[in-house]
Amino acid sequence: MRASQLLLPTVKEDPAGAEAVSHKLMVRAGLIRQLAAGVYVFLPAGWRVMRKIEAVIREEMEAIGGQEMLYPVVNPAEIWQQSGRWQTIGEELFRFKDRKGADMVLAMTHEEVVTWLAAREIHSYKQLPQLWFHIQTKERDEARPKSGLLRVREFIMKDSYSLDADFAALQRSYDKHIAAYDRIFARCGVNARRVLSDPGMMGGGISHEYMAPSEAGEDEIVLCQKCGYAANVDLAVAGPEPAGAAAAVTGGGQEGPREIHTPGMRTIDDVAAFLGIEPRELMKSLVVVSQESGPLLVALRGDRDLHEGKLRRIVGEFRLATPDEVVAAQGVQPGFVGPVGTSLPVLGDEALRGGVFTGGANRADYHLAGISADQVVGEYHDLRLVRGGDPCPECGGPLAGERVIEVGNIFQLGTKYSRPMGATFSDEQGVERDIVMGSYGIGLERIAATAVEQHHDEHGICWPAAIAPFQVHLLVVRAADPSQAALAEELYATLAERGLDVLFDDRDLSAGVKFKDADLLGCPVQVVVGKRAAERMVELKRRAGGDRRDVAADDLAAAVAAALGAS
RNA sequence: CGGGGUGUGGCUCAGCUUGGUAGAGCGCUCGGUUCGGGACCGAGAGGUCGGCGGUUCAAAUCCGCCCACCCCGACCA
Repeated sequence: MRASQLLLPTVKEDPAGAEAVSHKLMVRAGLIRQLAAGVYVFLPAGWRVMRKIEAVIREEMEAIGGQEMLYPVVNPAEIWQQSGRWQTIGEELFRFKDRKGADMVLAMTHEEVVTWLAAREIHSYKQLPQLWFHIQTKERDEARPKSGLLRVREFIMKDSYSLDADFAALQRSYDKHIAAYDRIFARCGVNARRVLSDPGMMGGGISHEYMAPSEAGEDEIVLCQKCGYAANVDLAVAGPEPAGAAAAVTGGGQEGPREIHTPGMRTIDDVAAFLGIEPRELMKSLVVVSQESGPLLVALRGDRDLHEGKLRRIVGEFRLATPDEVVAAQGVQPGFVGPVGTSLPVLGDEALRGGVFTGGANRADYHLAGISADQVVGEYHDLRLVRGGDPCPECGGPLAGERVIEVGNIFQLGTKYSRPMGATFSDEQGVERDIVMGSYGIGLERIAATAVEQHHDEHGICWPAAIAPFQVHLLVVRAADPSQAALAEELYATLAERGLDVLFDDRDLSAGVKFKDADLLGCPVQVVVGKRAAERMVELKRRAGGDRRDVAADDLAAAVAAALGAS
């Protein structure tokens, strides 16, 4: 490809509002343009990256027996009603009516279509297992698109679906995907690890997410260096607090609580600073309203945050009480709420057990010191969000926290979809049974963006070789110089003959512009035809690391191949 | 959905507080000089100031409503 004929609109300035490095660089390098919030156009070079990622994924899916097909984006509402997701998914699902007034949806994933297909075409155990996949646009009306390609409303996903006769077979399909995913991420140069996840809207049993460490990530995981436990904090179980961790004391615990004047001190930080104690010595009291059981008081140690999912599993749907409701229930404004003397049921986090704390006095401008958790908490549960530094729930070792980008996920769906949608088969005994399913996703733009997040420097992107828009960026310093131009043309032809993807910057521009563009775009190997063209010498530079050396033109193809192998 | 912010040539932004003939840098076009790290000189083109309504002799500027986009939170795989 000749740069003179390629739409590669690089820009000097960061796009307005961009925060994530990958967002800035992908726009600046001329790979993408934003059409609407969370909706992007892929320009030629950007699309080349996507197609290379797609090719890697396709190869690895075929290698484990995947059969590629294509499912429609436009779905009739019926199948989504059958699976139940028409009801359970909220505004994230794009819905519309066709001209006849029939409800339709834009698919955000394809369990429904796959199960519909399976229900029609799979009848016998002899047809199992099946492994189906497709690579297609997905539509999700994200509440808050952000960070360039990291969180969008329209994106391309490889999703595969396994159909098996039983759970043992599902586990085999699952394991095949694990192996394939490890290879896919490795080949794409993305550092990602598999962690336990919360199945969320996909439903079903075991699931894992592939998480790529990055500051730009929106998720957080904890991992144990000692035993390898790794989980999304959405799911992570809190390990037991070390003995005595809760036992900090302010004021005597024996003789009971004692009032302290704390005028206007409403937040944990305010109170701690005012009293000269640590947040962990405080008890945080939240009033929540459960749909089923009404108002409740939830108590946590002052330095801990509530994990809403954990509370939801215990009390069902709930919301934080409004200030008016707090006053109605506790007789005091938020900020001075406490468990002593409350009429509400009190749920306490395990980290409070056995400790003595300072908490709200249920009286404006007063707190109580010396509250014994065991005397006020009705039930203890694991309610806190796990964070780095906590003990591992498996082995007690310290957990490290890490921000990550979710680049893929795998779910053991079981019969969650096959049962309601009637996808069954006859087993060896002629007994009709539900197909056991799994679903497996990988987001292509997330791989692209993550690769940029993980591989860049102050000059631009440093693409992993397998997914770079071009393998080689060939540029002539002076296109107007006949000997330089002639040698560059010759090398362009030679490299292309070797089957290499070459971007040839033949533009008659000042050298600086071309160097800057090449670094921004980030192809793994750069070849510079310059001053020494007459001697048939060129410069070879590896983008990552920046090492450069002179190479004889006749040895270039071999040198490029070697450099690519090392990238 | 709650809170905050922004919308001015293609891009990044200034101008708005205190109303009075719309600016800069980059990019683009033409001419010339340059030519190994986003060159220089000269000459140009290009904007109903997000939209609608209001106040005013006069609105980019003040007021109201709407729209879009960004950030924080909620939500989410």
